[in-house]
Amino acid sequence: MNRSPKKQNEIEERETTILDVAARVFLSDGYHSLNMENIADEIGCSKGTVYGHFRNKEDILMELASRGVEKRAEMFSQAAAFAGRPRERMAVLWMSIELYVRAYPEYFASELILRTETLREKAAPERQEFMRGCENRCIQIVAGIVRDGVALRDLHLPDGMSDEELAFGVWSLTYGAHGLLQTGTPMKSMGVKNPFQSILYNANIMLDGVGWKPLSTELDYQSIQKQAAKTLFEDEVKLADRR
Amino acid sequence: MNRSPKKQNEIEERETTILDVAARVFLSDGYHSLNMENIADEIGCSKGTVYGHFRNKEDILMELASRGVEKRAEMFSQAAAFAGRPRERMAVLWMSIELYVRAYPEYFASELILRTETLREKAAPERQEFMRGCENRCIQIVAGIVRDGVALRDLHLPDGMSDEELAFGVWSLTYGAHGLLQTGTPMKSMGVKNPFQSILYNANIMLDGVGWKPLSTELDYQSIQKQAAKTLFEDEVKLADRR
DNA sequence: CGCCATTATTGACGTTTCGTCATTTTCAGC
DNA sequence: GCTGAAAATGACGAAACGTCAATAATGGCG
Repeated sequence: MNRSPKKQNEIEERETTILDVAARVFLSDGYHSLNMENIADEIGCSKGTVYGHFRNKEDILMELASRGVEKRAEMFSQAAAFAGRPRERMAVLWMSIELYVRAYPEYFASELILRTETLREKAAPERQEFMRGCENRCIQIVAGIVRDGVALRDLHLPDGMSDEELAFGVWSLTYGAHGLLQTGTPMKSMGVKNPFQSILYNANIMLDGVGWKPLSTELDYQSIQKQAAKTLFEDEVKLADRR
Repeated sequence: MNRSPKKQNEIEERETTILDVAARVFLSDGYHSLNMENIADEIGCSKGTVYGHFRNKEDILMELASRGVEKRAEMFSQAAAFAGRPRERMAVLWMSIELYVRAYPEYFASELILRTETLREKAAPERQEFMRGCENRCIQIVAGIVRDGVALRDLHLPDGMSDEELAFGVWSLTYGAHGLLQTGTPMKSMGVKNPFQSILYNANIMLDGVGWKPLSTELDYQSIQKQAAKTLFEDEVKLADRR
């Protein structure tokens, strides 16, 4: 006996429902409020059925995080394909991170909590593997833009520094900043009035630091970013504004 | 009847013991293996006694994190007091972060997991408050160095950017990088062969980006850092090497 | 249709951890 | 030794975990 397409579909749909419910609960009530039994109750099936889809809550979070990183990889690709010089493409990519974090906070929160390795390793190995792949893809896209910039002689890397290493720095800056923001750290009281703005400024500073032309003094990256947001990431802009 | 000094002492000692045990368990076996009952067993007292000291495991982690941030604030102070120009002091401060992360991984791991707000808020409010204070102190020290640099005209902040905003960027870069490293993300396979080195390079790039003199091309910050490590942070260097 | 074989679903169960609190123990001071 | 305050204990109920034998649903087939 085979699984009918109808049944197949039902199962896939349920998986989506589980993830939706989990995302909502996790975002609003946090890690400890997220549990398999509640999810089951809420979608009207039994605990065992939920366990049929995911081995535990970390596994659910890993799936959410994976979808997030996948989505981000997609946004990165679009940003990297922006018509313009490498540094402009990098600027657009930065902006895409902000949009990602604001449009999909449940994904980003999942990513963040899974930074803790002992939580991460509870998820199914395949899911861990998949996640790593997506993360890799993201950093490779960033490194690719750096490579293009170097090839066009728009920037020179310091001696002994690779494309990936600069990409690592760029990534650390934005990731760290958004991570710090995510938590209740009261940036504003610390003198950072507009954190998102601040991140973009700092990112520009960083690229000016390797002399990546056109420098931030020579080109208005902010308006390029605004423009690109509208054309490339209409959906995310809407989502981000709604949150 | 009053508490005798002897008893007082015993209680304080036990608090330390609890933290030691918790730090060890958390670092080696992770969040879920850390629980009040095991701690009690291991130090030979009852669960209730442990609960007398901390309201739950997040509270213990918060205390560990606080001690960490306190320690870091102390290291930052020393770095900031280094005899040299502001940018040299900043370079020393950076190195101190690396030493901190490597010498006290249990503290840093506690900090990281408490980035998740719903975990953080389970700790006692006083502890949360204390932690915030320490974090604030750290960023203020960084901002102070920026301020000195500006005052000496070693750098000019871009229009509309405050000391704290640059400090936020600097902090994000290093924090994000160390956070990414902490997890199993295989940086090496991504082309980042020496991550710690890489962080320092990127940090230099960032300060070059605001034209902070002397530029990294004009002064060998790495040897200043090495030198300072030996004189200012002897203990941490030893600890870091042992890990 | 009715039966079978297979797959999906269920929820009771044993286990673990949580956090509380009534009870017992300890001990300084008299 | 007695006493009363402070400290320590561990039994307890609640909650979540993850499993698995039993039950239900379903598609294929005569």
